Amino acid sequence: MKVLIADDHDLVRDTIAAYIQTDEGTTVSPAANLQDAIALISQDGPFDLVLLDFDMPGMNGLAGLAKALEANDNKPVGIISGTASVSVAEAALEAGAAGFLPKTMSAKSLLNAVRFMAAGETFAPVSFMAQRNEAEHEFDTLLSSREKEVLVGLSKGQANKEIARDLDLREVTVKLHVKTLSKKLNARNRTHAAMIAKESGFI
Amino acid sequence: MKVLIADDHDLVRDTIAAYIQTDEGTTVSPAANLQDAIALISQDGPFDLVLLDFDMPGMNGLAGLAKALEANDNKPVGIISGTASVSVAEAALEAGAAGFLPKTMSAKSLLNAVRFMAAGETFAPVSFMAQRNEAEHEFDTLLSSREKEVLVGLSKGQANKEIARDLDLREVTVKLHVKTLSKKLNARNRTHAAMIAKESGFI
DNA sequence: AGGATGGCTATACTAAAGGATAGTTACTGA
DNA sequence: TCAGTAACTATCCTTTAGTATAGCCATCCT
Repeated sequence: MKVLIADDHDLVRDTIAAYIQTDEGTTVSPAANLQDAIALISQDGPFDLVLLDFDMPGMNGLAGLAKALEANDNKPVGIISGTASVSVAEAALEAGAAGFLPKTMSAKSLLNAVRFMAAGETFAPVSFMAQRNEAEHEFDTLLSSREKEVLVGLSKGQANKEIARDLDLREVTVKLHVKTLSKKLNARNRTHAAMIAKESGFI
Repeated sequence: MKVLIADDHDLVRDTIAAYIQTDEGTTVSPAANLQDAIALISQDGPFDLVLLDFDMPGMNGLAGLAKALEANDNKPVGIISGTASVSVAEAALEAGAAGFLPKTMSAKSLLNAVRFMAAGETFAPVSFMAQRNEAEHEFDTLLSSREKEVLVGLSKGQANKEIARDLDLREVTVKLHVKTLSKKLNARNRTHAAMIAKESGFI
């Protein structure tokens, strides 16, 4: 099995490469940036799996992924990242990535993930993807605590009056919160605000 | 590595067992129902991985999963199914399953998935879990085509007037559709209906 | 032909949402 | 202590949503 790994951090790249190479019959080619990776792909033909660091020179977000996919004859190309968020991972998979590997994953899992992707499956660690529930709520800073409580009520389809009762407020106050919260979220009304909250994984 | 596979279909169980056994150092114990599986687990100590058929006698939905997890000392227990839906798979993972294997997956992927789960990772085929986007829209039959168009507008936070303009209808007609569609979805109002549509993956 | 059905429209009404302005309380930081 | 700010409330008003009832028209079914 032929694998290419591209990462600008030498230590990271070489240790991962060595580890993957412990799998019998697997050869790993290293590259330090996207240009080198593309060149290697063109030269040594399509790889069974190409792994790209998301934060590497030349990547330009997911633009590099598309280039690599094209160069590799649409064979599996996966993304590695130590910093990227869940939404980036989702976007990568949407854009045709064979998988997404956070650098926090265990070495043993990495080996399995590599086999997986090389076999044509799509891989993403469920535990990582499930983070959407806790993390990444810019909402947490953007909205006040009251506004967030009201937003939860909105998402349940509650009327202002009901929300007011639940939070022990007057109805007008809830209206005010709905108005300001909608403004902050660039929502045109309560329904839109609820949808934005849902889409962002806040709910 | 010790694996237990429990499935009431003999052919399925035995072929899968044989295939997994081709992996060196792996022994597979078969069981035909949940009771036998639990007995085997108690007798032969915890397994590195237990695979349970979702539709097998004794399972009672996800109740069997909890029993098996307890018996196996909380070591990995995965669910196999040929019929279960994405929502069942999600519920299983939520309930602590080590993974979800649709019977439509390839044998090679199965082997990787087994290694994965035995290593303590959580597994679910992304391609299967992503089905929610196309399938499972009971909405398609439940709602009329007009109602679905209106529902899309709702999800964008549009006012009845705007929806009416876009669909070249009168505002009252849109109101009617919103009302009937909300009734069909058991939604209490437009916001709730939009949220239900979003949650069900309709949007 | 008759009847059921689905989609559309009209009128009329009540309830709720949305918006503006102004004022109270309480807490925080210079 | 004073200014600023966040959360809350009040009053007033306009717009929109939601409900009900009734009628029109085309289609599909038997």
